[in-house]
Amino acid sequence: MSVRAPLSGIRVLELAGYEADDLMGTLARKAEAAGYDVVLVTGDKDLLQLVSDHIQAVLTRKGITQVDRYTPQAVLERFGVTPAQIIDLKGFMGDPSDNIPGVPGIGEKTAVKLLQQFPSVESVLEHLDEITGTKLRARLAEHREQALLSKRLATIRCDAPLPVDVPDLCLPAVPWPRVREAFQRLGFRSLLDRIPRAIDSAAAADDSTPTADDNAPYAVSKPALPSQAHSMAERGEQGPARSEAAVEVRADLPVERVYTRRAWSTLLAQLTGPIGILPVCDSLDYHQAHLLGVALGVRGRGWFLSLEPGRSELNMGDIRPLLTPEFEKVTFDLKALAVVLDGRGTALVHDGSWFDVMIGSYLLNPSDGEVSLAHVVERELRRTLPPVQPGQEDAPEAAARFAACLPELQPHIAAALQAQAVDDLYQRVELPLEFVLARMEVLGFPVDAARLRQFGVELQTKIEQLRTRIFEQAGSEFNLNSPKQLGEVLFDKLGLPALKKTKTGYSTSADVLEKLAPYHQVVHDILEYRQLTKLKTTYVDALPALVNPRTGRIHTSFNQTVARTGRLSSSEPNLQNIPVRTPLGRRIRQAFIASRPDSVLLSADYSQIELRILAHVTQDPALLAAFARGDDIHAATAAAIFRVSLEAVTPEQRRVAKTTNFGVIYGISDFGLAERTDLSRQEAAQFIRTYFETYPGIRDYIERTKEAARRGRVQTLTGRFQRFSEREILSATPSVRGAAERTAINMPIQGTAADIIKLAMVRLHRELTERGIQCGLLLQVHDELLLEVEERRVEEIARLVCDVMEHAYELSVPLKVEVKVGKNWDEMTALHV
DNA sequence: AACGTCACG
DNA sequence: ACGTACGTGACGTTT
Repeated sequence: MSVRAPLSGIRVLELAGYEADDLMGTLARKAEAAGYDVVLVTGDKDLLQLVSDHIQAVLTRKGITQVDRYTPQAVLERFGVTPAQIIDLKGFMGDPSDNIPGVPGIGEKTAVKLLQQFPSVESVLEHLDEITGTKLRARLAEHREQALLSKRLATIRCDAPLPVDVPDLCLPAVPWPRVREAFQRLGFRSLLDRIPRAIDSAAAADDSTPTADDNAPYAVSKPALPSQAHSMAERGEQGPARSEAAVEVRADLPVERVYTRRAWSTLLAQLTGPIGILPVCDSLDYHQAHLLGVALGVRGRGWFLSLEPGRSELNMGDIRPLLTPEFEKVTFDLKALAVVLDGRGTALVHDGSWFDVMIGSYLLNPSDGEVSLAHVVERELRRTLPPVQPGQEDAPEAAARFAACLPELQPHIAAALQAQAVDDLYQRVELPLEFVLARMEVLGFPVDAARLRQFGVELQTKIEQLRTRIFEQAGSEFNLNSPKQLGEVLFDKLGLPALKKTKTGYSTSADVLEKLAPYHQVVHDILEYRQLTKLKTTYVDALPALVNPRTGRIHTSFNQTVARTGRLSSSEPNLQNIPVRTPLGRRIRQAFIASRPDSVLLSADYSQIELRILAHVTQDPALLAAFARGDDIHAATAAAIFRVSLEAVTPEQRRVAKTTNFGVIYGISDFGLAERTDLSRQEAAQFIRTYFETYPGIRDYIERTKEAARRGRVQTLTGRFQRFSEREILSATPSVRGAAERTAINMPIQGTAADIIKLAMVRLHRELTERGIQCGLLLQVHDELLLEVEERRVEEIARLVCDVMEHAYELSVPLKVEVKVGKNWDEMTALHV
């Protein structure tokens, strides 16, 4: 046991054999018994098991600016179990980050279901015969001990022999003069500034009252009123700060439906200030949806402008005055609004009158993934509204209630964007990009569906031949698509060596099968079968069905708020993973075509953009020099490491250097490099050592970036950032910590590449528009842009695209772009501009 | 719902 | 001693 009291006066408690959780639990229970109301401030969800009428947990969501406060009700709402059942939940579902195994095959949903039926792990195990689902029952029976062990592991001990009592923990007055002196001595200038002046001088001396409030890292406070927060949560009211977890379900906003021109013009004349605006459609799929009307909202009031012919006098022309720069508008998912308005013949333009809460929220919390407006409203305004359900009679009113929240949200988000120094990124890149992406999605990619169908027939024949051959060699028929059944055949029946296991059985992934291929012909056939069925099901069968009958083209959705690094993603269908690496796969690309006899596809891709960014951020002399000379970077790396001239580098040496160069961007390990080359693990380790001696700047960058992550965040050149929780980056579990470190190392590089191509897209769209050229952008595939352009202007446009992309952002090394043109996405020839 | 697998950068 | 390269989306099977 040690108790240290540094200058801050905050006690640090340690006790051998006990985890921090146990000490917090012990103190919380002690304090509760002594009549205190306790607030536990933590990043660790495990602590939720301690929540009671007199113990709340404040969990950090991201960083420390956003927290969730949990009362027993809030735990129940969020997790579907009581605080006491949190340990039972872990008993079933486990916790990989804490090395708690749980029961395989049981995730959150199943665990909650079980615990709603029975109160605890023990109780579930006693009533196994009442569990529906044969497999589930068998799993529980098989892993009963593991479930009980997992529950024990998750249980916080509240009986630590701590030789302190709660009053001992009160904060003494901070000795500010001593703090000031220490900061001065140590040169902590920015910290000096943060000593509040009032406290710094007079107030410090007189205030000797122990203070403890919710801002202290660990705080207890005597209740002014018994269970204030709790009673407020029960009443379901939105109270002051103490009851943040309490929510308010509000459906009482006045919403008026507008059907007549007269009513609309009266309203329009009155509208001032930022106006919340949301589209109301008949479907969730906005490429197919019809716009029924527009929901508008200001603080405390909402409207629905109906555009339904027959019911309403209003048409798109009536809406247009609202879309002019005269009105400041706040929406959530501007691209979706632009797409559905485009469907009614109205193009939105980037004129400075738009604010998108969705994109703002994403820049502030990129790791949250896609969030709904309901989610943001709940988090920022502590308000719960009835959901908008397309097709429901009251969808317009529901949407208007959400629209009315938007003007309230805007200042929150805008201020946070400034505070986090991403307002420029928001204004100059992300917001204008929405208009570009909307155009691209609406335009769609021309696809030759007949060609795909023809290829499908060909594939089907080959697949059937392979099936027959595989079953002959295996001596039995089974479901080839089942990794489980395939594993049994390969490893139990044919006796091949099982090189790797997954958590449910033998691994049959391609890297394993490739190692087994020399043992048995059937393995070759299985690999080929896998390749063919993948191509057929994912592309050849799926894509023709997604051709829009109205346009004859495929309309993907670009997602701007999914990837935590800042990349885009593409879905329904994903057009960013169309095959390219194998000849057979490339036949799918052949079906992506220029739509007219007088047009061609133009592709422009950045050459080695991530390694160029690596050179820039590391400022490594050797790497910078190689790019400055225009060397083949992988050959140059090989030459430096193997100490031979550039010309003497063998293809094998270049291959190893290339793998290492990519590995570095991902946070390389000797194991990983050995796995992907012919090197042994020892050789790989030696190779990596030599690599870092050759490029010492890279080693420094890695250390610097890991340190930044430990301080809470890493960022790209434009200031786009990703946060890291202490829980991951300081985890005592090497694998968890390692994974977080690798993510951190990669993010600034992948993220800067994303920044650069996004910037290029915005500029390109502007340049094309200014020159009166229809923006023919079809796709972005991370380091590549694809356009359909008029053949007679191809050289002009190629020069423009190249110029804009190469100068989108200035680095210490030149950016290089390669341009190709062709009639389809496979057969393209280089164009030198 | 969870998992394994595989397509892309 | 432990696990093993970053970021995505989609499919089929098993539960």
